[in-house]
Amino acid sequence: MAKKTGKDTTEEKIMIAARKVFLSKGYAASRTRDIAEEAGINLALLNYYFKSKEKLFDIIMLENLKHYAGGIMHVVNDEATTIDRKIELIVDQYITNLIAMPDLPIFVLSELRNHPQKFIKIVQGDKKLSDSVFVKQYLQLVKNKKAVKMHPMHLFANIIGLSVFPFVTAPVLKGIGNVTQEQFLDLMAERKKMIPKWISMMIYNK
Amino acid sequence: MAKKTGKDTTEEKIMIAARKVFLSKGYAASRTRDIAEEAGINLALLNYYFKSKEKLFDIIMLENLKHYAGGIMHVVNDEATTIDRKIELIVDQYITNLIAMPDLPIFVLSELRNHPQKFIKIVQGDKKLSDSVFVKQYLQLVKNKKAVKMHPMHLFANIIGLSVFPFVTAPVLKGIGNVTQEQFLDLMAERKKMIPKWISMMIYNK
DNA sequence: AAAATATTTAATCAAATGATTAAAATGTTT
DNA sequence: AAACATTTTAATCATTTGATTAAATATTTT
Repeated sequence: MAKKTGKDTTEEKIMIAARKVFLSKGYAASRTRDIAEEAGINLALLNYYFKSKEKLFDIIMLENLKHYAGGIMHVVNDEATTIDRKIELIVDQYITNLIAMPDLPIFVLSELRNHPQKFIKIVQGDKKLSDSVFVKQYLQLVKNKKAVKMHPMHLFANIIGLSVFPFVTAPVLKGIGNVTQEQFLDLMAERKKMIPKWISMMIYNK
Repeated sequence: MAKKTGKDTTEEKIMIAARKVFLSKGYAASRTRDIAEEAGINLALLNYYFKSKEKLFDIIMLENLKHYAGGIMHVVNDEATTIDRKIELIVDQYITNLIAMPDLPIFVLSELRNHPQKFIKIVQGDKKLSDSVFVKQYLQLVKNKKAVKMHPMHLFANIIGLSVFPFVTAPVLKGIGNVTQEQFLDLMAERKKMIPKWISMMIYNK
């Protein structure tokens, strides 16, 4: 008889259910019973495997934070790629990920509000963006009069914001903009090419 | 003896407390007891005046939605102002409001996820953006070869996103960007002038 | 001032919720 | 298969939480 591994495990069934429930409702509105039911397991097993709702949540949150922030850090700090290419890669990766997980940003951002202390360590674990290769490259361009001078935070806010914001506000955009889900996804795919051009205009002023 | 009016009223004390508590924690994480304590009143008074937590929440949410979306609709549909001026006005109004109420967007957006049905009527009450004066003016520019052609949703997403997103993600930006609260506010004020220029570049391709 | 009405309080309810326990079932090792 | 360990279940706890009630207090009306 085959040994249970991977997704057959009770533990993994709980994780999958927890991802779904926490992601869609947030910590406070999620009930351990919701997760147990979604996983098709007895409620007590949740505590048996994960001790508490909070511990389970922390695991899921850490996973998601890595997923949300981790993917781009190596791009940001790669010495070999130009700043223009970095922007293309970051935007592409964000939008591709978000099409697959559209409710990730609201989840992360709203939990970040509710438990800021929980994220400080994790966020601070990453190298500060202010001394990343990306910023170094940008400041070099400014020095050489190739780029418009602005605080690098504007750059990050714009790159991430233009990529992420439409997903955060998707229901509104669809509602007031007369856009179907399918059209929405097409528009998001379009943005993969448009955003780098827009950012280029901002940086190079042309 | 002076009659109680305005902010002296128990009802208004509860409203003020509810705004604060709901805004900072969201519906699910807010306890009616938190609100009562914050207001300095007996818990039963909350139900005496507002019947239920949900009814109180609906009032606060409606208030905030109007505050968040209502302010710009008359600008968007004003025939007399140019599209460039509209953009300046919208960005200025958003950022000014958000500096005063920085946690409004996360609140609205995360509750929008949790109770989408509650917003549909309110949002649909507004005229669709797709047949606003703003869009009409933009399409006219495109027709006259003055503006780059794109789906108007990109325009809205960009204007609102560039204005709002930094506030939604402020803790992250401050954390990873080495920016103090004071610097953050200065940068946001800067954006009032920068965003309209960036949007102009996108529209006019220069 | 007395009566009527409105507001406030303390106590309590019922349901929901996170967690635990003891026993049963299942799986593994010897 | 017996002994041991792991996993699962049903029942139950203890708190928390939204809400209600009846009595007390304050305010307004007559």
